[in-house]
Formats: sequence, C-alpha cells, structure tokens
Amino acid sequence: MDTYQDQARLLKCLAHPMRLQILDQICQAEECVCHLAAVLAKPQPYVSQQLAVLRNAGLIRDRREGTHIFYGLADEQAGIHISAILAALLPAPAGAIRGHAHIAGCCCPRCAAPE
Amino acid sequence: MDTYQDQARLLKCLAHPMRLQILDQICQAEECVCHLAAVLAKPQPYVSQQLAVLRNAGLIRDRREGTHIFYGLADEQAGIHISAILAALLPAPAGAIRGHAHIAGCCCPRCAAPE
DNA sequence: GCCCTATATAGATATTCTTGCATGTTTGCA
DNA sequence: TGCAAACATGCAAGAATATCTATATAGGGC
Repeated sequence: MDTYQDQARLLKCLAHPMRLQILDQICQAEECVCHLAAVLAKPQPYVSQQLAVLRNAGLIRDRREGTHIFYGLADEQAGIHISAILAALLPAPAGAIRGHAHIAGCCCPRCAAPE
Repeated sequence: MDTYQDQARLLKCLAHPMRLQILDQICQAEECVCHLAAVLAKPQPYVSQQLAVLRNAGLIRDRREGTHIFYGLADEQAGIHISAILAALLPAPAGAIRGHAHIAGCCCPRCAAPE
C-alpha cells in the first residue's frame, strides 16, 4: 500500500514548468515534438527529454505519422485521471482557449495548414 | 505571466509522499504536530520541517491552542484550491473515511479523548 | 543504397531536494 | 524563576533533478 509513494511520483512528473506547459498544450489536441519545441522556445532534445519523462510515467501517449510523432494525454489508461488533476490545476488550459498556436517557422503539419 | 512556474512550485510541495500523507490526514479536520508524527512514524523535527514547506507554500494554516499547534488546509486562501487537487488525487482521503486515527502513545488531546 | 528531416538517447555538471540530528523557542505550570 | 512539553529552525551529507551539448536512430524521398 505504497499509495502515497506512487502518487508523489506521479505529481513529481507534473511539478515542472515545462512539462506543465506541454500538458497544457496537448490536453485538448495532439501536437508533434517540433511544434512543442517551438511553443516552449526550447531546443528539441530538451523537449524530447521532458516528453520521455511524461511518457515513462504513463501520462502521455505517442502516435507516429510519417516522420512526425504526435503526443496526447494518456488519460484513463493509467489508473489516475490526469485530465482531472490538470483541470483542477489549469482552470483555463491554453489548448482549449486558443486552440492550436500557429507558430512561424514551425515545421509541423498543423502549423503549415492555413489558419 | 509565470503561471507554469508558480503552479510547478505548488505541485512540487505536493509531490512528496510524507507531505501527501500529512495533507490526507488534515484535509478533513485539523491535527496537531505530535499526532502527525505518530501517524507518519517519523521524528517530530522531520514532520515540523515538512509542515514548514507546506506552510511557506500557503497550503496549510496553523492555529495555536496552548502548547499544541493544530494544522489544517488553507483552502481558498491561496489562489489555488488545494482541496480540489487533493480530491482529484486522493479519491478516498483517509481523514474522511476513517476519521481521526487514535494512536496509542500520542499525546494530542484528540487521541486522549475517548473513542 | 544515400541523404535529409524529425525525433530520441547519452553523458556531464550545477543545482536542488531529502533526511537525520542537534539546538533554539514558546507555552504552561509549579 | 525554573523546568518540562510541544514545536520550530539550522546545518550537513548524500541523492535526485534540471539542463545543456553531442550523438544516435528511424522514416521518407531520391
């Protein structure tokens, strides 16, 4: 019954500004790595590393589409409902309000598509 | 607009097994330090230190009653609703289900009171 | 097959967190 | 005033994290 240990481990993954922002972006619709790197204004390997942390914790899931890999919430899949916690924490998720952020110079298909 | 930074800082306080267990205990009713030390089976200075972390983050509030100091959630007070996050995280809080845990050898008034 | 693009992994290092222990402070009481 | 109980604080060693740079892998098009 190491429940507290497990929940603390899960929260530790969330307790990081960049990872929070990533989740904020993908909580409504999937986004690819290059787009997240553009939004966070961080080098791609850095973003990939944060995604790996979230992936290993079972918080997000990835879906390959050609060379792009799209990440989305892995809700319900793990025992815990991430979106419920995020909702309590981020009352106004950026992804929900502004939708996909079109970033100049981002190579992702959604950014290439007309606004 | 350092929202993510702030939220991450807040989550970091929660992302700790002992602190989670403390919050689980006091989320329904206040408890004093000696009782928490007994429940967690940790030395008093250790518990006091974790309480200080939660207190500095504005998550809990303390109320002195003689030599005892009772701690409870400081909900609504900070901008963020801790109990909402806890509810998403701890679907069945120990404090709510079992009530005050009477611990043999605990010096607190609530433990001294008859069950 | 080869090259380019998108993404992942592997160190390395500075910083922060965790935890135990000794000591300080406040309150109540004789 | 002096002592004891209940808490708080300070410090220090070890563990864990954050972040960067360099490098590796995997798909798609030629």
